[in-house]
Amino acid sequence: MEELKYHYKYPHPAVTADCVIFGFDGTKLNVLLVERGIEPFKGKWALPGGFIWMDESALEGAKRELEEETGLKDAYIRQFHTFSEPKRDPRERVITIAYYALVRISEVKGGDDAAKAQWFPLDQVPALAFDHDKILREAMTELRKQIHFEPIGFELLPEKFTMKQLQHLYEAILDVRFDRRNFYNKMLKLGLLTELEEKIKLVNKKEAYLYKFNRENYDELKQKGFRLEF
Amino acid sequence: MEELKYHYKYPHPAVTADCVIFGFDGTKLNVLLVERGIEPFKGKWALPGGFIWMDESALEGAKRELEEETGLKDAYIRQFHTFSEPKRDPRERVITIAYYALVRISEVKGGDDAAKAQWFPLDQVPALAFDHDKILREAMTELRKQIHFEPIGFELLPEKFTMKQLQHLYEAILDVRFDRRNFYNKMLKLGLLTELEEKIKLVNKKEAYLYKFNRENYDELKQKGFRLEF
DNA sequence: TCAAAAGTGTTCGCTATACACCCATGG
DNA sequence: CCATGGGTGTATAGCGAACACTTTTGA
Repeated sequence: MEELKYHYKYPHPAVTADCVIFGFDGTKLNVLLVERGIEPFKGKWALPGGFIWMDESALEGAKRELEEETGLKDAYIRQFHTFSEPKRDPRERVITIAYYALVRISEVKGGDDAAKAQWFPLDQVPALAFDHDKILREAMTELRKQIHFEPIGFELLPEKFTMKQLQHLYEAILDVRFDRRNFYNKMLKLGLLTELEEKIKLVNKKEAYLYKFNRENYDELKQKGFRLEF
Repeated sequence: MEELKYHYKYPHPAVTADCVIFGFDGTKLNVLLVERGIEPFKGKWALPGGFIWMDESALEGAKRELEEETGLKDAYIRQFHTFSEPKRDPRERVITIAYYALVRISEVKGGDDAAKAQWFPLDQVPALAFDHDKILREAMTELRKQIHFEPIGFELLPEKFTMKQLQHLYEAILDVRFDRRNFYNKMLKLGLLTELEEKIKLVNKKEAYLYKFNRENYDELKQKGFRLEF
């Protein structure tokens, strides 16, 4: 018999912070899932997450989960919705505060966690435990909205990247195609990119300019309130 | 001594659903606040809200609170953020799932609640209990974002309204001024409005057309994905 | 007759979009 | 020399922004 040593006058739900971790493989948007080692849904894939501690905020809990799975401390992370249907966990009532994080796949180390984690392209995600399918769908919707207000894509690319990579990323997130020249022009005019001296030599191709994200310009622009139109 | 009859193996936070209820008085955006009758923060103004029941979702809880304060069952309501700092309530750990609701002030009846409720223009809101100032500010930020994706303003106006009223509402929410002719043209071109036969005679003024919101057109537009630019 | 607000249409500038040719590289 | 992809500029259309005069009404 387990010891039930926390007592309340009224019933309290358990609260978790779960993390939809997005990465970009150069072509497709991927999400990091973990295989559940225990019931319920043992053997099913699920979003990384766990109960929050009583002395940490949900954000801190989500960051803790993120670091456990990826080794990353400072990734972009953002709360997007809280899921509270009474029966969403068969054991007891669990409320989940959901975050999405954007990381560079190349920087992700295997987690401390015993649970095995794996990247899945968004169009090859298996059926997930609990209501995590729904959480993942909602995360994508929010990501697509957010991209109009913040240049979040840069969090998913290496520090230096080509314009083509950036275009592919935006196309993957928004599921559209852009004209190459128009995309180049729009991005350069925005002033969020710094063109580097270096070029990169691509396989069997002409060499391409490298860019990096110009955070100073971004902060300035954000003050004035800007929007990315697509 | 109170009876502590709910027992858990791990500590659980309490969870509330709080509601930022916005109304429009024709000139300014207002928010409905209730005066706290008990400690902590007794006598301070606060957002309506309360603990969620174990058999209802947070949304149901928020709607229940909304109805208690306003008598309204079907208002526009939307979750926008969950607040989880460990010390935000001095009594015990409380996590708050926050919603904002848009209502017509004229349809609001006095609440069932003993607590007295009062409308405050946004620029005359007193210091609030707990971290409710922060919650209110965040609600405004979200409302301003959301207005680009949904014609939420219509929820705040009477069923029939003049173009000038609509303009005043948008100006109040976004805190900008629009050119009257451009605003008229843009709104009419969008196709979200139905012009009515009736006109309304204004005090000491020329009579003005009345419009109502065309929900069929809106649903159609929404399918295709539209954005309101301002 | 005056003040206040409503109705209405045009012009201009900018931005989004569509689109084609040349160059460098490696095989 | 050919295939692949990178780099670059222009022309057009549509939209947003600026803007003025007339009409109605009641005081």
